[in-house]
Formats: sequence, C-alpha cells, structure tokens
Amino acid sequence: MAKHDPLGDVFAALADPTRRIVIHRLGAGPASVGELAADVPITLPSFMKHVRALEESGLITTSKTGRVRTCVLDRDRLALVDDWLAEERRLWEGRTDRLERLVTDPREHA
Amino acid sequence: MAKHDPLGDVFAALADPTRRIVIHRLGAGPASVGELAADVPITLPSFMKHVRALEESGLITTSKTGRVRTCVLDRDRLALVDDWLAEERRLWEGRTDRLERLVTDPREHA
DNA sequence: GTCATGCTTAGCCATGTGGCGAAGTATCGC
DNA sequence: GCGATACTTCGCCACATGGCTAAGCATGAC
Repeated sequence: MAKHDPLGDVFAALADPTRRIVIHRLGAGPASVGELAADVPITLPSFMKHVRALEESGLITTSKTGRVRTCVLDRDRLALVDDWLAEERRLWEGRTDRLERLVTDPREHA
Repeated sequence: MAKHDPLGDVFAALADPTRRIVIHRLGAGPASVGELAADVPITLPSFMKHVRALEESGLITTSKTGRVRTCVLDRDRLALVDDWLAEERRLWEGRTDRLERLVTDPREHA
C-alpha cells in the first residue's frame, strides 16, 4: 500500500497476535525459527511468513548458520512506535496544558 | 481475524497512514467527518471506512448531531499500546539489567 | 552414503482491505 | 417546499493476508 512507511509496517507487523508472541519470546533473547514456531499452532510454512513479515518490518533480524535460522529482536525498531506515541502525546498535552493553566491558574499565562 | 484482540485491533488501525493522520488531527480536538476527510485525497465513502475502523478499534468515538458526525480521540485506547510497549520493555530490561550489573558492577551495590 | 532435521519454495484458497462511482437519506438555510 | 450539504449505503473490484499441503534442499549425525 504505502511505498515507504516504516512506522506503518511496524504497526502492521504488531497487529498480528502470532507475531506479538514472537516479539515477546525474542525479548528473552535470540531463538531459532523452530523454537519460535513451537509456541504457535500453525504449520511451519505459515509461520515463516510471519518471520519474514517481522524481518521486513525491521522488528527482527535473522541469520542462518548451518541449517538453523536464528532470530534476534531489534529494539530500536520498537522505539519507533514509542517515539510516535510520545510525539502525539506531546502535541495534545501541550494543548491540554494551556487549557489547564487557564482553568487552574488564570494568573499563569503566556 | 482474531476474535477478541483489542491490542491487535489498535495496532491494525494505526498501521494505515490515513488513519494516523486522523488520529493526529484529533489530537488537536474533536472534528467532523467532513473536516477530517479534507486532509486526505480519497473519496468520502472510502474515508468513512477508515472512520469506522478507528471507531471499532476504540481509538475514536463518534456521535451525530443533525447531519454532522463528530469524532473524538480516545486517549485511553492509545495507552493500550503504551502499556504493551512498557511491559515488553520491562521484561527484557529486567534481563538486561542483570547482565549489565555483572559486567559494569560485579560488587552489585545500589 | 543414508537418513533425519530444519527450514524453504511453490502452488492454492478463503477472506479481508482499501479504493471507486452511483444513488439514497436526512438535515439546514432560504 | 427546494436546493444544498453532509454523510450513508450499495455494489463492485484489485490486491494483500494468512492459512494449508506437497515437495524440495541443505546440513548434521551415523
């Protein structure tokens, strides 16, 4: 849909419960595709699609050693969400603060 | 997809750029469907789908007065994301802290 | 070499999503 | 009442998503 929308890709990746389970598990440290797949009741090929989706969103990185592919969580990517949230809050809190000030302390103005 | 997955619904809602624009705009205060639609280059019926998606995710509430439907942001719903993020971070930071402590301060003091 | 293991690729399918135009309904302003 | 305004409903369509089975390929164990 969107051509270059990193934040959107991250949100889309997090929208799926299966993928949030993976993120959660990877929070405890790297794991192989097989280990991760054991936590969900779907077939491996289906599971691999989720892994690829997570990798394309940038939330995880993977690398293959021998026949085992290991997945690692990229926390910086999760920070993208945090930043967006913080920015939105900053904007509407700025506005709220001004209203608050007028209500709670009329002397305090700009 | 998921039967009852509030967090997933919120993430899915935020995955679309159009809907993030709406959220952003509503951060500045309530607005009518028409006002909101003016910010994006799609037809009204298409836009309405986004409004409904946002409402079903719980991120906004809407009410109709006369022929105008007014949308309001529900910040508590956004907090759902914040909470999830905080919880995940709490988990893996707990682990990291323990490692950090061993590396940076073997004596383990306050 | 042979067999098990651990992905990986290649279809296929049902459903969901996001866009459209056309036409309908319910106020509001005059 | 009549026209403009502000949605709203109704198909319809292309493509994305998430699941499956079956078969393939590379590596590790023996």
